[in-house]
Amino acid sequence: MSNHRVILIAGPTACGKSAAALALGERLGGVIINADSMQVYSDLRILSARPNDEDAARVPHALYGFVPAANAYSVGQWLEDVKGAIADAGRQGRIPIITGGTGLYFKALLEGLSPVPDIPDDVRKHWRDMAREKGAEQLHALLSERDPQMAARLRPSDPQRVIRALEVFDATGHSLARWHAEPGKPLLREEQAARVFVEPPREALYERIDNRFDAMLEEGALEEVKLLGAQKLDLELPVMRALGVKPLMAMLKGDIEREEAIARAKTETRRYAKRQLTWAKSNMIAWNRIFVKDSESILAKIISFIDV
RNA sequence: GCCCAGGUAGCUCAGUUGGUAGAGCAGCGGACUGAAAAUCCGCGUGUCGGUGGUUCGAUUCCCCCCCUGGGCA
Repeated sequence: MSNHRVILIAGPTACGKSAAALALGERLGGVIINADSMQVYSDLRILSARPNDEDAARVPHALYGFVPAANAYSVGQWLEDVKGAIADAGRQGRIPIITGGTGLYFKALLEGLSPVPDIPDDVRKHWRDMAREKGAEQLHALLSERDPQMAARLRPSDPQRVIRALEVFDATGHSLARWHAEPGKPLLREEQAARVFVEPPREALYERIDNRFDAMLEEGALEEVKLLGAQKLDLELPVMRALGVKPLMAMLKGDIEREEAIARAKTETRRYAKRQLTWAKSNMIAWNRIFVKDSESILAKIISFIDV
């Protein structure tokens, strides 16, 4: 009864899912596939908590650190890539263990994305520039003229979604609302995937986050950020928004003290973890939740949920 | 031991000429369809150090006690 073709392990940042995936991968002869929007970038190994070479030597890893920092990766590209990665695993006779903290990626995997056409780069750039020039309020006003339906759904204070609505309308001539009304095609059916969500108690999670950031600094996170900064990339690129990048850059510039930078990085990471938990509450309802602290018992629980 | 200053939200503090109190930070709750570690929305969470007194009513005024910081011995 080989029901589960793949294993999905999600959970808030620093919950211990990577260690569990690694142990599971060793035991099952699997391949670990990344479902984290930041661990795809090559330039932030330490700060994104991406698995290191030692981990990769234990179990094959896929979709980690393969995108240059200058690129803006997306859920759509990930869906393409993960499709390939799952197929590769099948050819190698390895069980795909997809793990990461990006809830939207898992949602896309299980529900698909609406078939919105690719938006040309110049169109995307145009609206991003426009957003910077005009400001959020005026941008929303422009959307109201073109696409009242989306304008009504979005707050003027939410530039990211307003930009998306504008670029889609501009490039396709149709409202994003209309595109979204078209269902996506799931890559996996739910019964093909063992789904587990690892959730430590809030307090323990926050402590792990704090400790992990200290460890990242010891490992050389500051140097990593310095190298990233030297690339003089557009500050709006996804990598530049990775947790900890902004405070550490501010510290390197001398704008804030080391202690302040560390405190900010930890705070934004805790908030991110909270958002991940909120997402899971309404988007990962059917997942098997694992409330444990140590990775050994996480592994045992995961195994109990798998049907291989 | 004496003299000052202070004890109010998790932290740093403001305030109430007596009608049970608010800011920042932290935190909590929520939204989420192609840059999602993003972007956005909402919420004070409190024995006002303790006890007694005055008062219709005390966190506020008075007594005593406890704690913290500084000064003098």
